[in-house]
Amino acid sequence: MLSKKTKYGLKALTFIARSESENPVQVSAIAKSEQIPQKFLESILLSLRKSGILGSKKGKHGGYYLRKEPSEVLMTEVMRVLEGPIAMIPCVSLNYYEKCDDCPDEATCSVNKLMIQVRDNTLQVFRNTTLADLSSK
Amino acid sequence: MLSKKTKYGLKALTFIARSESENPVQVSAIAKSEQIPQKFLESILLSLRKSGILGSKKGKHGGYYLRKEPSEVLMTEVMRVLEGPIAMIPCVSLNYYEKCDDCPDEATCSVNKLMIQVRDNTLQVFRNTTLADLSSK
DNA sequence: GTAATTCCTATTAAATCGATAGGATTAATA
DNA sequence: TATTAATCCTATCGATTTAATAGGAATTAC
Repeated sequence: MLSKKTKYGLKALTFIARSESENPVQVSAIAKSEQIPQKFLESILLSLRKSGILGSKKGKHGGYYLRKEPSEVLMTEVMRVLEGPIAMIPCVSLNYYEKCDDCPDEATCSVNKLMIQVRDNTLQVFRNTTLADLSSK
Repeated sequence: MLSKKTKYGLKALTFIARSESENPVQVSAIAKSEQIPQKFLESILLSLRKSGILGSKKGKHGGYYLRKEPSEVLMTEVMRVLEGPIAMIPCVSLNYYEKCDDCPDEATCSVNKLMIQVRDNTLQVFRNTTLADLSSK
């Protein structure tokens, strides 16, 4: 299942990308428009900022803005920040590889074999989708 | 993340498919070979039997067996039983569709758009992979 | 009738998720 | 400079889910 964090995060990024104003977008505006609990959204946008996808401006008239063009924000990056590793199991993760305790041999492991395929297909989608694709109506 | 239930279930199915004997395979044998807690495995195999993928024989010399040829056991079926819906969010699920409360319009929803692509790609993998593919070493 | 097996239900411990609370910090502006 | 409005940070909580365990009922081979 997609976590609400990821769902909210994607919606928020889309909202920011669609907003054409030069000014940063406030959490309250996103929360209201997208029906997201504001405090929860705060923490999500904070993690997107810490990962470098968003920038922020504090204080009055502050808010969040994209640090790159929407067409340069890849879903691989976004999904890794919001949802974590793209692989469904660590033994097929490119960025967070971990051997399974119980698995004597990955070469003959059926789970490994299947999940590599899922990973590759999902990666292909995320590598070929940018925030610009999501934001275009 | 792939649940342990699914991981164990896939390993067990593979084990059964690889076992060439005519006799049913016992839970204890699978649990021992694959290092899976036996009681947990029991419940997993039970659900695979209830869904029609496995058959079982009770009592002494009983156990589990495949009800179809491995080449006819599609991963779509297996994954739906073990892991649940293939879609990451109900609003893009073919078999378990549900509208999001908060979403006024799926046509312009970025989450919907992205997750349809992920679903389609994952489905393609599962539709084109059978237990025979997993079992071949 | 005994042993070996699946079948069924209930319980539990731990982890994760979604959300909330409360305030510290920073910046614009009147 | 005081006020207001925004992000930033940490902690906590309740609900849900997951992974596993426990105990025994039902069934079958021998």
